[in-house]
Amino acid sequence: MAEREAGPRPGGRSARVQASVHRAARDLLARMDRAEVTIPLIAAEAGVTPSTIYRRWGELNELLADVAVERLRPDMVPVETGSGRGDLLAWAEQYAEEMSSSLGREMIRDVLAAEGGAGPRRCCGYVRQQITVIAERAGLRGEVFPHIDTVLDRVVAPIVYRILFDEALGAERVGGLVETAFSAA
Amino acid sequence: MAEREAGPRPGGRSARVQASVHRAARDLLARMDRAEVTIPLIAAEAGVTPSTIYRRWGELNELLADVAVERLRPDMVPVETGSGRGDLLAWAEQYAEEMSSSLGREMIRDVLAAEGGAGPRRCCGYVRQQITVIAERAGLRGEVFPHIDTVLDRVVAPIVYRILFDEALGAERVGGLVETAFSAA
DNA sequence: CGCTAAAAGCAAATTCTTTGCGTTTGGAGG
DNA sequence: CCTCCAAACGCAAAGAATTTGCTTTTAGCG
Repeated sequence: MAEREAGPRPGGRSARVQASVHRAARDLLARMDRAEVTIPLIAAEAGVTPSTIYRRWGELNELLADVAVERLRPDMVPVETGSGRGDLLAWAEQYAEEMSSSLGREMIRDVLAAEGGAGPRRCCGYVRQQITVIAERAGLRGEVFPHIDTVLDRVVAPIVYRILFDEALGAERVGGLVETAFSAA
Repeated sequence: MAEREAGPRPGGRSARVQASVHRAARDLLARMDRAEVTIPLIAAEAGVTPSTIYRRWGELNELLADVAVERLRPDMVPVETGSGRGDLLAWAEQYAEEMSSSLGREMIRDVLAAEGGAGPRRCCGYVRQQITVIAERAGLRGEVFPHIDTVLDRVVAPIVYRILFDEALGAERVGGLVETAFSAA
């Protein structure tokens, strides 16, 4: 098994504070503009003092990145369509849609804005996990399926790059990307 | 011809202030940790008052994004190797190397951290420009060359995605990406 | 049942950010 | 060439956020 996500032992005071701060941050992000959210605000909402947050997270970006990474963690297994190609297509379309929403874009930006590459890498790991599930199911059925890294390069990377730097891709374009991944399988 | 980059008429006081603030920001970023750089510091270095910077840029992120976009603007034409494939390979390798440096990564993050999609889009535009130059040269020689969007999806996106979320790709992997772009031409 | 180390609270000191108002400046029109 | 104007800057005070030293609380452990 892996290490704990963040915050020391589960159930302690520390964990409770972290949970309430996370919840407070999510609530505030939901009901006001991102630029209006400050640490003192979150602290008040969470019922802690600002210095607690400053000491634990250092700055707003770190906290928001922490919250965003948690929200980005997939909460369900990829839908099963009967084929690896269909599974990947369904997953990619949903991923593209979620990430290109304004909430999705903000979360990605928050994750990238934090110091150190831990957050982004965790997100990439989540994606890998999901694709691995799909690939293993396909393997069990005896299908050919592209390597994880091929899927990352050909499907995930273009989706994310366009969201961040250009214009989000529509479902047709995403479908095209999935095809090119399989053409390399 | 296009519009002016930023700041009103060239040569005015406004332009001078912008130039000195940009230079001050670059200097400070070069000699101290990014997290230590503040608006009052930049203002002092540039010889203006902080309020000038606050009024013009609003917050540190916007200013740093502005500076980063400017530094990301290509200052030379892609090297000519004799073939479109060679040109693209040379360009992609250099691009990957520049962007995966710690300075490059910080600039990308700064650009993404600013509000509004103007900065990222401009960066994407710069990339498009460079690739267009290569593509047109190839066209003049009668070569086949992939569409710009194919190059973005297959070459640029993976390079940038890996830098941001995973591990920067080495030169061999970049070469492989260029090959896949041509296999779709 | 105390002890202890880690974490939180509190509050003062510092630093950053915002804002109102007066001054400067570059350019347009007379 | 001169005058006027709007935009941009400087200054300084008010308001927020951040940092920090010290005290208090708390969960886990012997």
